[in-house]
Amino acid sequence: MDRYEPLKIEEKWQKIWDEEKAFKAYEKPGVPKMYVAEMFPYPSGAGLHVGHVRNFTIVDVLTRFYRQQGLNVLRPFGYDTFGLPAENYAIKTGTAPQEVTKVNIDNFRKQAKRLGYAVDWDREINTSSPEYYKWTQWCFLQLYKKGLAYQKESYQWWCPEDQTVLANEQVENGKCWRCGHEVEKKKMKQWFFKITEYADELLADIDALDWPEKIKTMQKNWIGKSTGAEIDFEVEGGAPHITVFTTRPDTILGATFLVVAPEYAGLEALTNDNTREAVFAYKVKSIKKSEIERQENKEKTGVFTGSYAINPATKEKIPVYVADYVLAGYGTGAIMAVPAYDDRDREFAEKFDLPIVEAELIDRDAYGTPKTTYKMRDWLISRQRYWGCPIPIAYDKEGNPHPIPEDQLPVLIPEVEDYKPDNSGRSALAKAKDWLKVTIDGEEMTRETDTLDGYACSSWYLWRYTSPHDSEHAWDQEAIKYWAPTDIYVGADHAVAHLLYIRFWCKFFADLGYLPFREPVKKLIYHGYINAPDGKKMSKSKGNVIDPLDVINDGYGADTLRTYEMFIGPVELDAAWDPRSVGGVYRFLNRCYNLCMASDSNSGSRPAGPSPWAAGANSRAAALRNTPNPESEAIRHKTIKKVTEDIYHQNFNTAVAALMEYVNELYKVGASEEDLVVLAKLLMPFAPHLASEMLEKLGANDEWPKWDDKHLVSDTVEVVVQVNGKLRAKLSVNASELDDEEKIVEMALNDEKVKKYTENGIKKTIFVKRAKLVSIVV
RNA sequence: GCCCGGAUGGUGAAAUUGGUAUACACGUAUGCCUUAGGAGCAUAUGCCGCAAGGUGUGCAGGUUCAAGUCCUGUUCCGGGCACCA
Repeated sequence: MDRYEPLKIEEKWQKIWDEEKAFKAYEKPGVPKMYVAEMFPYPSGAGLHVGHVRNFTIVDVLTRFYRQQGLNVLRPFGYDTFGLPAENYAIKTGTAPQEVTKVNIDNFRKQAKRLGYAVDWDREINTSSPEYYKWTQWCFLQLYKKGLAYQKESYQWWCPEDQTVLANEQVENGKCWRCGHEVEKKKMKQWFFKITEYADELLADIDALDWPEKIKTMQKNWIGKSTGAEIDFEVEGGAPHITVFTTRPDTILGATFLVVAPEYAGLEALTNDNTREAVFAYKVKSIKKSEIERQENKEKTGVFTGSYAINPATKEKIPVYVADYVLAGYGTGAIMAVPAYDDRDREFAEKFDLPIVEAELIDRDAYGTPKTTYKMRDWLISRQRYWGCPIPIAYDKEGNPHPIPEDQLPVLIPEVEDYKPDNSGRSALAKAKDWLKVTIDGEEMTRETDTLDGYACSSWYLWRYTSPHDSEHAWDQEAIKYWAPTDIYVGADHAVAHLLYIRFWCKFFADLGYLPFREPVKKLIYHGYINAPDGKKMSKSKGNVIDPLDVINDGYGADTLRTYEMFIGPVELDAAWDPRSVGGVYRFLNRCYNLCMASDSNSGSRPAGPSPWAAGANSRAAALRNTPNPESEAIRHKTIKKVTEDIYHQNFNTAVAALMEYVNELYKVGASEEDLVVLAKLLMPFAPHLASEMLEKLGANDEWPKWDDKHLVSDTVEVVVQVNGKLRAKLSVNASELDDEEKIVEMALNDEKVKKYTENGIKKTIFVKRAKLVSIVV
């Protein structure tokens, strides 16, 4: 008889699945569909890590589970390939990012196939391929046409060392993530998507989503809706009035001064000859102030502008200050300070010796107009990077932007010698002199050299998967109607950014009539990270990285790796890798294999000698083939129910535990062929290669088994007896007697162990049929 | 500071509406077998105790016949946001 040799079995089945295109998805009108996807990976040079495996395996368990249930399942795979690592590598080595990307994708695909994923490999997408980014550019143009892609001059993080703009997430503790140089703010003209246009709907629709509460809360906080009012304050001396935003217009009688942000547009008009120099110096200093200083030192600073405003409620003259605790990007960039009601204003007032008035509250609408504001800002999408999707815009001689006509898409990324940004503040695209020139409507123009934030590329890929090779449309209307929205989306990152952007684009394209739904993802599974055995984050520098391919090649195989990662703990929690538990899962699969193969009556040469099991279970299992096994029937049905319900609820760890329990039981009572078929079917989502091998041996299909409730109840049941809440006895009772409360209570009271505690009389007895429990109070 | 989570054996963790706390796995111990393997199989394993029994889900209270689960307070840990007026 053969030993369990996972590497051999897995190679065999992977070849079969590949050749048969076993998981190719077609639209089947009338057949219920299921669309599951992971957040597609960035294919790094390091290959798959154990976190990818957890991510992909969750999707695979769901894919196979729903397939086995007869649903038409779409499970695609793709690569998010634009971004800095490939560009950095290009800058360092001179290798084109296109080449690096291709090598990394090939490696990722090869590795993913070694895990046996049930992917429709004909639907692969790659965001940096021209066939794909042509349509990213098309999406940009739709937003542009509707006025939702626009240019604005604003202050951005700038790294003076690398001469480039940085995104917020690329600034770590006030320093450039690449060179570690302190970043500063620089005013630049940049492209934005007007996500704020959808702020209200993005907020309102959160509640109905079947997403983890944690993510929903984070999105709500990110959008940060506040309702209040805008109030105009006239300024003495002819400067334009100042409009403030406040959530507490009822406190206006206590407003004893105004504060504007250093970047406030009308700041200069508020100054006079005496204050201008100090105000300007303060402004420059504030804008330069590093993020570190802002975080560490919240000491209030500010300067008097020289102007006074009139409080419209009190008619009093109040001073106008400039201070960096007021943020330019929120509200109007100006506030009315009410030190009696606001801690920050009080702190400022105390420092600058300004009056603090405990005034009474008034009607909220008395002096202002109701106004809603959001913390969420528009989405800055310009990147001065080479390795990104070119923004399909060109400028005329006056510098006015013009969209590239759709029939001229894609705007291809030009080939250059050096990918590094230069001192011009423009991306390396600017070095492609010929590429820069473009003629639109007979007019010579110059192309935009900024590229799009990578998040734009991933904002619509879930729809591209439904018709990945459509050369006429971003997505096909029939395909999108059948497959989308995504039923289950699985990831471990991007709680606000990506998961908010796809919602924004979904609503936008729904408004244009391109999507028949307004939320892209019905259910979100947000799983935890896998840490190193020492509980710390895995990292190359710490040398504690577990390579999933090593685990496979060590002989454990993909099935063990997959099953272990599902067994490691609750899906939403972080977990620490435990090499010894991997061995435990391997033992479990090995027991499954042996149980199945040992039951074959042709195999008389099982390796074990006269051990209690080998002699007993081997022959017993063989003898029980094709005969109902009343001993295993109850546990079989119980296991089907447990595994089915656990997978529905994403309790993968307890589903695996239930299978282990089942196998342990079969080792005790022997396994019928039916038991083994059910075991193989239930094992399929977790360990598909082994399960396929078992089913082949057993001559069965992989249709998901059903349980029958009538097999879940046994003839005799155990009733527990508590005295004063403490467990004192267990009664074995005929199941039919459970309805006879009187008899069961009598049995409980007559139990020898119980009698010891009831000598002094009984206050009352409680029988709970559902819990099979008698509670006696003495 | 604010908003979310979480705390159960030596370890990772289970536990429908409140109803036998610790399933499953690791580790450990003992034994069996041996084609000698870091394999397989069996039994035991919360803590104290020889036992009867007692005790036990971060801590302190409360509700209840009954609390890991509900309520009040508190400590610690993790995550998110952070001068958003």
